[in-house]
Amino acid sequence: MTKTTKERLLLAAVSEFAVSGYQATSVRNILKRAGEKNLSAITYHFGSKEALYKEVLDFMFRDAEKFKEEDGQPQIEALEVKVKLEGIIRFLCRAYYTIQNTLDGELYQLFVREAGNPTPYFEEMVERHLKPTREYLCTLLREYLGPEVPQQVIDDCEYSISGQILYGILGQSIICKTHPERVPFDEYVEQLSDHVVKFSMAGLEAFRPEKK
Amino acid sequence: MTKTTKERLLLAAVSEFAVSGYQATSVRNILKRAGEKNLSAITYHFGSKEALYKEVLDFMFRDAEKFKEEDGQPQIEALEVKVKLEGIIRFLCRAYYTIQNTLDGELYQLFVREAGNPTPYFEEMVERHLKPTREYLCTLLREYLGPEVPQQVIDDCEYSISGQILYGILGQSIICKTHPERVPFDEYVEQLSDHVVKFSMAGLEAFRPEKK
DNA sequence: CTTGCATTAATACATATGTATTAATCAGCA
DNA sequence: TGCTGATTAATACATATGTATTAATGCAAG
Repeated sequence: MTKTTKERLLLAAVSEFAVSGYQATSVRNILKRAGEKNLSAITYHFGSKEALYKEVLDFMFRDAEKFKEEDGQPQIEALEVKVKLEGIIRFLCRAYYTIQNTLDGELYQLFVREAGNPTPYFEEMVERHLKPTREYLCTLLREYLGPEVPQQVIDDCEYSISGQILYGILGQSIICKTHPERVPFDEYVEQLSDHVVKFSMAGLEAFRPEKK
Repeated sequence: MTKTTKERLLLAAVSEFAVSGYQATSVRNILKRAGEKNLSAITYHFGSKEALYKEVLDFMFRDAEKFKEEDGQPQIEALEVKVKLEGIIRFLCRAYYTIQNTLDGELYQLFVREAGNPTPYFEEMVERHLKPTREYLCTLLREYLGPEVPQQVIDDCEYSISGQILYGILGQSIICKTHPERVPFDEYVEQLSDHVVKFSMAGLEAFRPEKK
């Protein structure tokens, strides 16, 4: 079946907002991309440009959460903490890295744009999406490093790990320019994920009170 | 002595562009911030909004290079490679972290904006500023890890280290939201720099062929 | 068929924006 | 003082943008 006008508009909006950001995107461009000649289609179906943007972000959230569920994660409950830690790091790497150059990629592009140029809705994005994973990561780090290390160390290690993971998407534009010879990111996901896991686990060694 | 109109305009432009990005910044806002009522002052002194933006970026480059010279770095030539490596990591952390919430900070804010929303001038920024430090870092990594490790490992380790460093500025908006209780970044520079150095050196241990 | 309602089309409008134009003002100097 | 060139002021203009308005169209139910 063919898509409804509202759906086409939403998809077109995702692309346009992802490419140009909120401000620089004009409703006329969205309409053009959607093949829609009705100039007030956006007002009619969504209310306003801003309301449309909000729906795009909602779409992004739902998409991100769907992604989270279908992949592993739940069944690693019973495992040893080291394996759980490696698992979550690899999981997050894959999640963020694979997502580029797909439809989801456009949504994450939006995320990057929000990070560099936050609109009022960015806070909600962080709250719903980033904060929970950060907290889970910190829990595992606490368990792994033991109760005697200060909280600051936990936070700093979370910074180091999240930094490696998120640099892949926040620094897209930098990496493209400084590594022009690099293979396309999506052919490279597994290898880089492995690397980040290995580097991170080794990095954590410097902060473990005693080795078992 | 008091600043000339052109200087005031440039400074105001730095702020406005840093806060709002290129597109969303209007020349009228720049003029207002500069306390200038002449609507064509920008056309007159710079030619156009775009030419002004280019001058702002040039200003940023000069500023960044000035910063590079005055701080350490040259005299670490003769040292052991491990010390050099630790030195450059700490140097870069300090450079990027201290720079926030200062005049330079606005310039780096601009950098973040460019990273998330590149204009045609971003390439030049990367070429002149990021690529050289990346290459220097890779040289040291090669020296530290030895000639037998594959180039891919060097690149990946550079990614891990740069990721930790740059996340501090590229992820500003995320960090502010996920760590609302965190002390202001500039009171925290030394500690976080130490951490990144420690974490990175430990991470690299996983990739050294043999320990001496 | 036709009536009612959801959608689409066509146009208008108010505003914001970058830039150009032209006139006024000022500083230095003969 | 009077003149010249640089700067500032005041206004105009063309364009782009988000939204509102009003008319046309299609379609399902009665």
